[in-house]
Amino acid sequence: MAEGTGPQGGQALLFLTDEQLRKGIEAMFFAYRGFTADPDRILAEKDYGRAHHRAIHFINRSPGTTVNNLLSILGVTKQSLNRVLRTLVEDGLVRSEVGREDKRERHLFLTEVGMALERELSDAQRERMRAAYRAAGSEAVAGFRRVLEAMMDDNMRRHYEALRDRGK
Amino acid sequence: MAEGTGPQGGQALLFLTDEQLRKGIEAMFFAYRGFTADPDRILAEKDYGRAHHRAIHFINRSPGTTVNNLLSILGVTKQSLNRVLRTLVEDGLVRSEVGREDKRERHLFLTEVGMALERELSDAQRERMRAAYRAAGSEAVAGFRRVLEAMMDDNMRRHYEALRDRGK
DNA sequence: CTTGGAATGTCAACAAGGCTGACGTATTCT
DNA sequence: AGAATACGTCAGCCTTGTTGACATTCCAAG
Repeated sequence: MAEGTGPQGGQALLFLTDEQLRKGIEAMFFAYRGFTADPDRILAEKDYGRAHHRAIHFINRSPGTTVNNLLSILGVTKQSLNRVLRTLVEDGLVRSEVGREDKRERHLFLTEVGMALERELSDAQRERMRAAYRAAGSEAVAGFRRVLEAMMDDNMRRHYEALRDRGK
Repeated sequence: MAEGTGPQGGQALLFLTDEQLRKGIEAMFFAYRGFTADPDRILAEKDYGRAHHRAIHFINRSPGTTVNNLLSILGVTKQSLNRVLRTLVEDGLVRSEVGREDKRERHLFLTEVGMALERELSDAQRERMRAAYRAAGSEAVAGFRRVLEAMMDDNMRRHYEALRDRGK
């Protein structure tokens, strides 16, 4: 509404009408549902939730990460994370190891069982992503990533890029 | 892991390595946080949550929609939606009107107050989206949308497209 | 006109997963 | 020695999802 200025709106080259933006917003909403649907189904069977998935994902991604680092990535309180982490350790999916240099820290690792679940979850999620990528084509994939990266908060982008660098 | 087959992996043209896919997954995760961050801040001040935002968004998008239709879009139970809807009606943001043809149905509309909040929320969200689009460029935008659309469940894509058609 | 089913609302109870606040303990830093 | 850090934990609260049961209203078919 604040922009019905027509083709001379300044961003006309990008077709940035409110309508375009709204479609982008709705696309994010509906797509995110698809994005989480497969893992959610798997998790529900095993009495875990998305919070467990997130912890497992990032521990797998950065084996030996500390609790504090995980907190910062996930953006939740330590009480909230601890509840999840405790069940994962109790169930033998995650191993928590006292730090060598700094014994206050706990370093987190997936056990074999944890890795198996991680694989099951990420296989499902990757399959969805792969299908979407294929359907959209390689140019689309690059654009997809660029827009998402631009949408992140600076703080989150830091974490995202730190993980990137780690990738082979 | 099931794919370390190198450049001859079949999808090599799309660079569909597990690593690429994982980055896409993480990009979705971190970007979605940014996507909801601004509305969340506004909502918190007013003692509403994301559930209220979603209801407001889709009522605004399809004025006069029925409860059942909204349920199907949002994918929650009627009890869950009803709790949210009730507070919105009580607070005078949403008006619920008995159907003319079928008096069992309720048609939902935003009041002036409701529209004001909707505008505040969507302004913030569009601003974020606009910035991301601008930073990424117009080609990226098209790809972004294509990948997201391919990621949706069929059922959700139906709703998404029904909303599209309605757009100006 | 009666009756079945659809659309809606509502009550109750529960769970996951956020949050705050307070406190304890071990360890490290200054 | 004392302050700060990393972590865990207890208690309690909120939102938003769930299931199950039940009432009401209304349409449509018999």
